[in-house]
Amino acid sequence: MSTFSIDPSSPYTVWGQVQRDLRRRIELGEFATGDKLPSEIDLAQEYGVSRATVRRCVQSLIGLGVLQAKRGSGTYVLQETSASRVTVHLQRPWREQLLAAGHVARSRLVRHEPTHEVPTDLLRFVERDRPESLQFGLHLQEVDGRPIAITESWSSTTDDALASGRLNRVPAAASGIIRIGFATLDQAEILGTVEGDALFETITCSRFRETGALAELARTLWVASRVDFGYSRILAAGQIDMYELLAHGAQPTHGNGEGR
Amino acid sequence: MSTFSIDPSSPYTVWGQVQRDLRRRIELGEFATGDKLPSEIDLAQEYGVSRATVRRCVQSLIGLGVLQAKRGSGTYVLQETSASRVTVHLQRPWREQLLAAGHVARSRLVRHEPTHEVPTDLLRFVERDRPESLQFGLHLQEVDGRPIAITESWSSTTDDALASGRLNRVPAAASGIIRIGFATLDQAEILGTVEGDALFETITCSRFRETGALAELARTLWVASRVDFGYSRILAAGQIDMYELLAHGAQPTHGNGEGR
DNA sequence: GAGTGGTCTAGACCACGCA
DNA sequence: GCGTGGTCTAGACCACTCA
Repeated sequence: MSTFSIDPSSPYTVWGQVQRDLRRRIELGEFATGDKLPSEIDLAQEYGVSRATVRRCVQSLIGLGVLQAKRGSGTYVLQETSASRVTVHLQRPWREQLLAAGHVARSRLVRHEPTHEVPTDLLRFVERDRPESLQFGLHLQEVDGRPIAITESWSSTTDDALASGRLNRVPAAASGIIRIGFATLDQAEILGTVEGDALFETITCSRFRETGALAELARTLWVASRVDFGYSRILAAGQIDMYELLAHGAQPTHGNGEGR
Repeated sequence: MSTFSIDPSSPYTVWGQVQRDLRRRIELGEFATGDKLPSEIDLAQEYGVSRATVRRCVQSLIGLGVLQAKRGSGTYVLQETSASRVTVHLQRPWREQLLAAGHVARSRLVRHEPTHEVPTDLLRFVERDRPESLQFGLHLQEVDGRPIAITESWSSTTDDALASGRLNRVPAAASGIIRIGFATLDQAEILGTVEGDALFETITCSRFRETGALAELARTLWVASRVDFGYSRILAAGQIDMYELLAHGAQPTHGNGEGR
């Protein structure tokens, strides 16, 4: 039992105080990895706050990958091991990295259409050649049996690489963008998360070096609580210092230091 | 007045339906950029839902950078112009890019301490040399007068670059990581956002190439609704295809296509 | 001082899991 | 069938902005 109590006169919000205390209890081992947390109603009673307040704090810890909710069952403390969070280097084919690091990385074709228009909001990324119609594929990406991302791709290749799921060939030049997104209901169901959960959205446009023609346009939505991205900065002309943490196999854990 | 009404039997959540309709109305010009939205109470009455539901949807649009809330005043539609969202290429010094793109990019020193321990949760990033004590600096990064990020840095340099705010020298090798975070109360106040708002957390570790010694360890927290990151993938040995959208000056807008 | 967004409460119903 | 998380409601109080 914790001696912690909410200070309503604190400049911190109530849910922030509860979150901080919950993290502390998890870090101190009161709730070990894999353990089931008390129910939201019990936590609300324990802290003397409403369930909505407990919920807000639990949701933020889920977003950080500390907790995992299972509807109808309970909320569980996630393992801090490799399974809970993977690191993907942006500048290399991501599946190769994970396989090399000992993960089981699968790409499962969910839908495939031989021709498909590029959605209008992605057209700005392929301004040079206004593709008419490309092969469309929708892939679910799983790491160690856990859904981690959805990829929509529009590909100009005529081979069967797309249909067979071998998406990780390196075509040529590739450039991309990362932004934030939030899961729709459909996306949440596929990814095993909840509507409104934070997602990383990466949009990658790759071209064949010889012709400059579009090879593939892909949009991938990553569950933000399950992935970190690594990158390297250019040093001198053409020199890259590969992300060393990957080589060391270090797995970053959660938290900003501030406890949030 | 919209003829839209909530369908409670829809598989979509109520707040998802409201959000979709609000986006539609904004895109159709009913609420132009800079316009003030009806108050949350009015929207709740109009849609026939509770204020909490309206709020959840408005918050998600704020998170995507579509809306901006001003306490005591109202909620406003953000311009889709350069001011609302900036693109930062991860592999280059970010301020130089923004200045080159015509932005006003300032780095303001908020706090500075001549010696400061590296926080324990960052030690894993500098495993090679276990730094004793480094110069600490806390910077607020502003673009076009708008706060966009906070940088905490631990620097081994003895010059006064840190104190003078010139943090964007390129030291040597640099590698980094991106993950998701959520604003604490303090961070939210500095950044002009709200507690729990989504942040990108980038941790960058740079070293001097000659010695491999630590040059600087920095953690930057970016307001996710105000920034996109660009990156390029390695092609052949040492070759980089610079992110073309930056050169074109294209400014990506919001949305995942799915309308969320 | 009226109106606004930010936070919190108390209660309700549902779909799902699991024994 | 009970307990759980997921969603939504109705109402309250506060700090803040602005006329």
